[in-house]
Amino acid sequence: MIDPQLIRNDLDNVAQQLLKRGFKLDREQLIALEAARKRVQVETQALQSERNTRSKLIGKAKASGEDIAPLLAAVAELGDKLKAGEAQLAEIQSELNAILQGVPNIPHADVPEGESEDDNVELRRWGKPTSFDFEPKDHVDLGVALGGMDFETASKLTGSRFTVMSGPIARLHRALIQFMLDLHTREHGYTETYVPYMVNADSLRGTGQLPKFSEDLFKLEGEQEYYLIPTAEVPVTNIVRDVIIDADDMPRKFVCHTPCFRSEAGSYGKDTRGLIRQHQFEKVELVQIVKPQESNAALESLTSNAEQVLQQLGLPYRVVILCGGDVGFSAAKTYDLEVWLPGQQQYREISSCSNFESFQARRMQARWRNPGTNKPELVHTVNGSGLAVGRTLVALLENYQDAAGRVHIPAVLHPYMGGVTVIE
RNA sequence: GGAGAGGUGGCUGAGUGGUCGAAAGCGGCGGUCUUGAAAACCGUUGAGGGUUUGUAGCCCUCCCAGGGUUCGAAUCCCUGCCUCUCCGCCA
Repeated sequence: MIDPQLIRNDLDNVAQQLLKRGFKLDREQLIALEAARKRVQVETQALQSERNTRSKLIGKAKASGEDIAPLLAAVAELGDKLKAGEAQLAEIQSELNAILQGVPNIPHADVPEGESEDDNVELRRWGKPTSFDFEPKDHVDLGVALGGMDFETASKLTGSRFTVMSGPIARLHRALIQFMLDLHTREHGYTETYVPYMVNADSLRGTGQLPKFSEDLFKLEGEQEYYLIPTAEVPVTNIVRDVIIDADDMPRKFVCHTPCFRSEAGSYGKDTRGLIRQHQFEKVELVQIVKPQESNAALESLTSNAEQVLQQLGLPYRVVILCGGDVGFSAAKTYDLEVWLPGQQQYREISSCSNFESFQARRMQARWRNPGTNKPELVHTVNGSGLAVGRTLVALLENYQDAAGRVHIPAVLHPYMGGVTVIE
């Protein structure tokens, strides 16, 4: 959520900045609602104050044995007025809140103009697109031929957009997870974390998936209103929901491997082949909870932590900054890491690293105690994939294939592969 | 799944209809003392929101959450959630 004070005091400027991402703020509606809120809130609080003072007088009178009947008569009609005022205020505030919950974050000044992913700006490249002296296969042909990937059986078990993996490819998939966790905990100072894979609606509201994007989520049947997590970002970031963190405990850096579940509603024709877009995939997620003045630097370091995975695996990639039209609802600024996929002859997203500034923190009431003011203030949250495991597997298979259809395992993964260096 | 107990400020814990945002202790912060520290002593110490030029003042809300009773609720009633103990079951 953006700061409601900005809506009150700087509405035109906020509306202007949101246009960068193609979001039109209904200013007339907000001005009217805000005026009503102020009027009703001031009135209602005055009534509450009056009730309080009168009730105290009644208490005192009763204690000293006076007749309280006239005092009671004087407050008689106060109750109804007060109830009406409170109800009206609650209604206005929930209406206002519903609107604010649906307003996206204000884009950071660095975010380039643009409407779609075509307008994202490439910042740098690492490595060169892998060249072959034969026609490279895509990961589906490789995986199926190697006997390690079975999409038909998965669709029998469940449906489309799932996979069954087996043998050395399943092991490689697991090896990637171990490698990433080890790298981020040993080299980058993150704390390994294990979390629930189902969360409640409060958590999803906290990170911004609800109320607007429920169609992207899998909701569980049953008495509890639980959802499967679409990313570890949700449970991990919500660790600090309703917490005031000591300044000494900042920054907090979490690394967490989880499966992720996404309904992929609205992407029916997209990436129907292979592992790229599944309803269930594994991800190693990096989350940092930082002081506001440190979030920009944190985004840079977190991004480079994710880049390290690609570099150590020897996978060519580029970094783009998302334009206003493509940056996600909750993010102020996002870098995407895109890995080179020979099977598609293009760069594809493998990690998305974002600074949410105080947007999620405000929804979560996640704060730290600023020693300067000694007051609780909102933290900033930063997160990114380090990396999406399924897509990393795709990239490895496609970039490390040879003419015979074998896949050579990069050296950093050898310790995790139990002696296997080639999958054939 | 069955039976019981309970959820109060950073922590322990008192409070069963009014003067309670809440005793007391611990912890934290500031000070006195001290060469310095400890001890002792004194003071201070929750969060959210409104109004406002205001980190001033005034006001509102919050004692798990949501409803209700009442002039007045931490305290009474209902519902939900969570925790603990015992029994059963179980990876």
